Amino acid sequence: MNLMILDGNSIVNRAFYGVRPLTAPDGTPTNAVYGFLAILRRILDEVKPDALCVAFDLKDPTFRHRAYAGYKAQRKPMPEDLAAQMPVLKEVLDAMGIRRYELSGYEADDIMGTAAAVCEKNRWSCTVVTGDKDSLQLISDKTTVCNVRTSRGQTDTIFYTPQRFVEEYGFTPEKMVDLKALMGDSSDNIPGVPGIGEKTAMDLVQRYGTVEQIYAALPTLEIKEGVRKKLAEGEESARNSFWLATIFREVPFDFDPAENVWHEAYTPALYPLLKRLGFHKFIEKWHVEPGEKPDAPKAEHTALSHLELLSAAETEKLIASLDSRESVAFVPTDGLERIEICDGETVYTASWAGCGEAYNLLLRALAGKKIVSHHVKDCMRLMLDEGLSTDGFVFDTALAGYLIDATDGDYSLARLSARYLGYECEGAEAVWLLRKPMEEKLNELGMTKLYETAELPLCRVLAEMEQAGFLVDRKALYEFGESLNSQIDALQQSIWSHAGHEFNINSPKQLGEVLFDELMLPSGKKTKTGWSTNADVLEKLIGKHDIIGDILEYRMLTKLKSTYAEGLLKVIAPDGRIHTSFQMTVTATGRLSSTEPNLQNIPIRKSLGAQIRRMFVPAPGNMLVDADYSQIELRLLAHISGDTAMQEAFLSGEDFHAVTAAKVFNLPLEEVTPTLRSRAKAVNFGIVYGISAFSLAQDIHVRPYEAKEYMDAYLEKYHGVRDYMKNVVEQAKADGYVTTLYGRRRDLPELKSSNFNTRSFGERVALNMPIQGTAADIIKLAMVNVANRLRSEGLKARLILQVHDELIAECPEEETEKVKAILQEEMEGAVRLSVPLTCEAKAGKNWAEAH
DNA sequence: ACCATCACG
DNA sequence: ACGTACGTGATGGTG
Repeated sequence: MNLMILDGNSIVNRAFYGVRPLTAPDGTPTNAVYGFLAILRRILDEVKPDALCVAFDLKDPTFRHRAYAGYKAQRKPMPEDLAAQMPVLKEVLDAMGIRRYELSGYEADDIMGTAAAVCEKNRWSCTVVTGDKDSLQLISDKTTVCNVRTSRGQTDTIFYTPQRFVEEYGFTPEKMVDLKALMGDSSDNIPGVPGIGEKTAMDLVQRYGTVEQIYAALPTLEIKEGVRKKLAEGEESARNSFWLATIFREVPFDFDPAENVWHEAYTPALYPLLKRLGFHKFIEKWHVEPGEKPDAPKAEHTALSHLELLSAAETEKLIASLDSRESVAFVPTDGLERIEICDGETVYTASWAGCGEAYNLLLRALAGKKIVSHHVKDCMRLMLDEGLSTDGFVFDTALAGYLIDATDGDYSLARLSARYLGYECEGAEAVWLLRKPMEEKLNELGMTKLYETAELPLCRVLAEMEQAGFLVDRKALYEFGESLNSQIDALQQSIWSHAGHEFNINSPKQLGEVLFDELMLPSGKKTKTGWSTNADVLEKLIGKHDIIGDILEYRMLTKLKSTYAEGLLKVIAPDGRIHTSFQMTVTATGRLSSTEPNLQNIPIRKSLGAQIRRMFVPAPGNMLVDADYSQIELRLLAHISGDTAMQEAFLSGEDFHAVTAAKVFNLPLEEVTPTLRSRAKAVNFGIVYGISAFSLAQDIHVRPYEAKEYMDAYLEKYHGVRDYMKNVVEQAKADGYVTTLYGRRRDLPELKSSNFNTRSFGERVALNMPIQGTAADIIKLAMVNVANRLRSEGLKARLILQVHDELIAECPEEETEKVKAILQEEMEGAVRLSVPLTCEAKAGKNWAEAH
């Protein structure tokens, strides 16, 4: 029999910091409870225990406080948002029928230690689940400790058996107390030995064992004299710390594992409780049944009646009644095969099958209304295909959801309704009901203008771009792909003969084995699930073995063949054109993305790959016009940071990277070599991403200290950038989010994380998002303006592609000059910055030529 | 479904 | 001491 006991406080803490802010429909925070339940579910599935309980700390002082005044004296108070969730969590556990243990005077660790001891006596095995390392001392043959970590919503579990622990730490689990006695634990206010850190403490315990043993042999230990001195001076602290760190395993309470036997049978209280919290996912996944109580919220909103239109007469009646309606909610399914309409009173379902000829009339009548919908761009695409007007769309629930929280990723109506209405509903009804609360939220967050001037108008522009598509020279693309075959075959043979046998070169696993196990190539770097074989690693091995060059070339050619030649051929539509889909609700920064196929990553950097762009062509008699912003992100950095030196560099009209090199390397502009310029360029880009000296060094192949000198010199010369970097991170920490110039927003819960890496990531994002996001805002505005200009000037030209800082239009040859001018004017004129925002437009008979 | 890799800005 | 650049999507391999 197995008992699982959870450390309630530490798990809830992990959950709180690891799960992004989340609220119940009534607005109270729920992320910690949600995360706790997600972790519990995960562990239950892995362990499948017979019995289950949770231990909690109380606020009261414990026996440790009474004995040792400094203990947790300055313990940080629990954040308010977390404290508020503790009673809710306990309520949920009670409703699930899971026992809780909390005892005045003892910590959760002591309760768990005692429970584990009882289990061992009663021939039960025990799994202790916790978010911190304190309980590792409890590991034994019968007791496993499961360490839970969360980052970015992902939960990881490590199950420590004695063997696993020894592998990782190099000593047996009971010596965990000795380790902590030496190194201390700031979060628990265990002082340890002053001056001894984790590394030294690990080494001491590994080599000499317990605190007792270390002090018994102190004069003879083979350690640095400084360490010996620190140990001698800190002996009393070490002994006090040992006592504080020891889990007390004889807590006086009656614990019987058999009383905690648990099945997944819930009390009737659970359903309404999960409903109140908005945890629909758990209700579904855990098959929680409503019990006797009817579901109040569901009942409340059934005020809208539903009607399926099954005749032309009914349809015509609806069309007539629409006259008196100003706006309607509209949700198509299956293309335009079936639609749902909500006028605020009734939800209508209509289809070709049910309405007959009147269906067309209905669609036309709808097109004249103000329409609220979900994923408006996609609706417009359907309407354009039917030759219907797209002028009516006034609100998009998905787009609103995205602007409100760009990192959520789920903008389904089920999710949005749960979040903004407090219950789940679907279709046109959900869209109708969501409009008001979402409009209010957008307004509250200051994004109404961005929504109305950029995002919503862009829907039409993108729908037309998707519909237009990009013409491809199918024959040339096919031949290009075929032309790669012989070389790929030759490389495959060569690689196999170098290896001495055949293997799948496309398998990183097999390739890694060949290179690093069989051919014994040096410094097989980086491992996670095996050897790393990426281009960075391989490039360092060039010259060590002829196989390396072959592999790099093989990789390049097979990429071109599979992703670009074959991949693109598969998606050429009957009209000979490729119609990508632009995603408006995907990226965290406000950029678009492109799928099926992705036309935003067509090769250009290497000459062979760039050939692909020759196959993207205008229709006969037409031209391609390509315009791209020059260094828009760095110009935005200059503008947003207010750095005058950087602004002057752009105003001077000189080569910005060269000017930067001159500053960083303290040279006259004329003496900047191409190498220095490219290094400065790397620093420029690195700064925008919040790079470290280490990574810059990797990128430009210099030593880290040298990279650090470059960065220091850079921030010295551009000290406004240094101030900006500091301020933007501070502000983000205070606010919990960052914004672009136009108010687009990204929440940054990572900045609150106790995990160094997570927090550092948050800091880099805080630096980067305002810049990348503002650039995205600007090109979106430019696209709307370009499309308006092309239309108002009566041109046949149309936009066909956007690649983040680049717009591509196709136009009749005679419009070329006009279109070039319009693109340049509208792109440059989309915003006035403190530096010029320049844009270069070129025309050509294929994409490579126009760029 | 997830990882590793590589294509782009 | 940590672990090491922001944002994407498609592909092939693997379990």
